[in-house]
Amino acid sequence: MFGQLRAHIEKRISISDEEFDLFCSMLEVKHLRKKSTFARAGDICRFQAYINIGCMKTYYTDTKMREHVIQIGFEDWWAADLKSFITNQPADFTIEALEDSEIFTLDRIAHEKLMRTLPSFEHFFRLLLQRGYVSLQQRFVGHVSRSAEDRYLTLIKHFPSMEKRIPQHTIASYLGITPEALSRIRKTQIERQRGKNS
Amino acid sequence: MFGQLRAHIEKRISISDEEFDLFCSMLEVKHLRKKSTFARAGDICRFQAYINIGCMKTYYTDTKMREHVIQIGFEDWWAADLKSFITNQPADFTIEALEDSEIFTLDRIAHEKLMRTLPSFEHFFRLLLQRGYVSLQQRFVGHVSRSAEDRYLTLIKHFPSMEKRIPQHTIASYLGITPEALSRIRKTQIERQRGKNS
DNA sequence: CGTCTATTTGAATGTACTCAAAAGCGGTGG
DNA sequence: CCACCGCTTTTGAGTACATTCAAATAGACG
Repeated sequence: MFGQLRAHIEKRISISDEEFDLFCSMLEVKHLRKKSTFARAGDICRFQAYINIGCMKTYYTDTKMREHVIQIGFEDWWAADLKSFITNQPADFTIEALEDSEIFTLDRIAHEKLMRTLPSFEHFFRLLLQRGYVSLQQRFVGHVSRSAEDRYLTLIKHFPSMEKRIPQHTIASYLGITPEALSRIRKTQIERQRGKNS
Repeated sequence: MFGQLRAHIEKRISISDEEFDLFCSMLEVKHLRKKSTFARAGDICRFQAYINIGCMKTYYTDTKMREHVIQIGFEDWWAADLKSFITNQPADFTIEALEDSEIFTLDRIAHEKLMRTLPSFEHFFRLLLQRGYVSLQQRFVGHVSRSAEDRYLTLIKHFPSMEKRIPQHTIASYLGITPEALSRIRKTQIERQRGKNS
């Protein structure tokens, strides 16, 4: 059950069976149906979730009721509205399952206790945050310095599973463009493919 | 000398004089002239810098040699190319002083030693990263969900010192637009002001 | 099979961009 | 102290990319 999670953690820190068991005892296993939400904008996000099976999108709904996908997470990723989780304020984001999913959740109290009692887990979460920060920064840089087409190509190259598992309009939103725009980008891509092969 | 830094740290954790002194002994004090760089794209970013006096911009230069300002940091902020700092790979960003500045730098070895020897500093840096991640995420959300004008107004409301201390074309780059576009936004703003007051 | 949603296509629009030039500003040296 | 130079900001004109709105087509699911 927790094998994937254990490997995930041991990629970064060394832990004993006892430590891992203690950590697992703090988790709750939850099953989410496709389209059901794990956290909702406006509510307080009480949990951090490790995605064991499935995938989830984190999105922001703006004042004009447009959805902006901030993150798409697959197996072995974490998902949460971090600001809400750490400050106990209403969340900005909604986190929704894109497939039937299994997640392990850790609530704020347990998270804080973990930080206090197991230093190696504080280390682990710091490393996790570092990686998250760096990826987010690179995503941001991509947005301001590269074209939508470029970002699309990089995305599907880096995460081929995106195209198979994620609806196109969700990918469009993740790229920061409209579904129509993505459809047109793909069309010109396919035309270019044809051009090369003929 | 380290008063501001101590207050900065004690906002998040409690430390003894001895711990703080040990931390300070790991720092190097550096003075940077306006326009000189603290880290350069292509080089390895060996230091994390606490800005004690002055301000610095972190920017990315894309393939078309356009500059994209990723961050602007004032007193009491940190600056680094985190990816380069933690992985020892060439940096993507250049960090340049926008004013004569005084910074305290911490190199990777010292940082790692600090994490190993003083758990409260690992805690501190985790909290710092959390805050950084949340701000970056909010900045990102702003970019994909709000107009350039909106972002500009929020920025100067939130950081009034920007307008006084930072050249307009740098602010434009930070906002993700061209200097011309920002100039036009400001023009319509001023016209709106006039409209209200007459 | 029919309904609902996702994707594609078309046409008109808009926002910010590029390129070019003028105006403004600040610092330096005569 | 003023004239000049370089850099920043403003303004103008034309353009490009993605948007919006609308409609048609395709696909998925019960």
